[in-house]
Amino acid sequence: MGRPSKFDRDEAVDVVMNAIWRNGYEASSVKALSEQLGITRSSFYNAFTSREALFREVLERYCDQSPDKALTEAKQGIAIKALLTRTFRNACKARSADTEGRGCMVINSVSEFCNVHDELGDLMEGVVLGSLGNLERLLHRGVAQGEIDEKRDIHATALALQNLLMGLNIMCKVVRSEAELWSAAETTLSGLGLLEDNNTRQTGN
Amino acid sequence: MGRPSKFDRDEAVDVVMNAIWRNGYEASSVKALSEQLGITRSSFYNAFTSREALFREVLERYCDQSPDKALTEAKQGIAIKALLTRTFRNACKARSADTEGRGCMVINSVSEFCNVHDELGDLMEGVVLGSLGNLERLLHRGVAQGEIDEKRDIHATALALQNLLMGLNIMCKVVRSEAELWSAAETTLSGLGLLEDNNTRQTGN
DNA sequence: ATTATTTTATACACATGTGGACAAAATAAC
DNA sequence: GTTATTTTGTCCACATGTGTATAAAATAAT
Repeated sequence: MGRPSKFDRDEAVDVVMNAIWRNGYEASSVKALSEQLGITRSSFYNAFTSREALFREVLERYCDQSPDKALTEAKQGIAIKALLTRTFRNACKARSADTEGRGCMVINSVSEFCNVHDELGDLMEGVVLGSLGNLERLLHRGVAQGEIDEKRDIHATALALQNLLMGLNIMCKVVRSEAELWSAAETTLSGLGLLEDNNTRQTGN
Repeated sequence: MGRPSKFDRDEAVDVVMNAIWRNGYEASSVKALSEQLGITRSSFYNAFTSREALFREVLERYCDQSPDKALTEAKQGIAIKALLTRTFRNACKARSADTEGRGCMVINSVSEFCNVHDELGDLMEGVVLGSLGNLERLLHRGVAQGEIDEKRDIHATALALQNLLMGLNIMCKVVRSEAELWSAAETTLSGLGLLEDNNTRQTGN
């Protein structure tokens, strides 16, 4: 019931996600976003309450299609090194495939918000710490599965991996070739003894 | 000759650097910056021509005090691994010492400008590619000095190091402890065989 | 057909932001 | 003391941006 909406709310979230991904949050004013959506600010506020509320929705949408989503959905018993290798490989592919070179929306937002914007800063911090905690959990599983040396410092390794991921997600704005991006990731992963090479299967634990 | 300036131009560049470092470029309007400086926009434009021109000046000032400046000023014959280890160590120290957690102004600006803003995007891209090229040159020197294995893929290693540096400079906005930051860097450097450990001097080339 | 509901449209009252024009003030040199 | 020079201060004419209030339009249910 009620007057039918002029626009598709779901599509709108996608449009806004792509706009913020490219231009950042503050650069995406309610006025500009509304104009892009072909609606009035009145309809915008009615549908999304506030820009900040919409951003939270956009962030969830973004995370749902992020290349590193695979890391949080890893099934029990899966080979960890192979998962890491595959995921970083896909991240390099996805970042370089973006013709607009927008990088990662999470990283862009961390840069924009952390230690600057109260609520959204904490939100982004939570996303990063969540990813870091997840990496640590995965590595522990790797140890339990006998895939990773139990003497290894898991927290330090998780930090190194999180750093690798964040590095790729900002470096990709400048280094646009998939080969070079992967070259950086492969070299680092290999150094960490976490690369699952398809050709030379090395069981160096 | 002429009417004396109300403010210290040099100090002003510092104030603006710190403002942009924290809040970003677009968030630092000419109006806001002028008010912070206690001058009118009129004086602002008179002294700095434009916000963009001032940003270029600010960027130079920033690079002059950046923790990785040591990498571009390395004297001939210096030990490369030790230089890298020391510089990354200092970067971790500097980033965690910033009570405001602003991260790195270059990285923040890469995130804000690259592939979005024509002129400033290219400017930031140049800074990153310059750093990458410099790392590659340093590694070549390391090979020439017999410090680094000549069979090593230097371009890939330089990319991995640049990625490590950029990762630290964004991760530091969330991971605020020096120990954890260094833990990520140390683990990665060690994996790359580029860590110069003070205690266990390992000549693994 | 009336009613309740929801969305849309328009207007208000601001605050912020831009860049330039022009006059006034403060100095150095003559 | 006049002149040339440079910086300030003020005003203009806009464009962009915010959030809210209020009315109008379009539907579903009764």
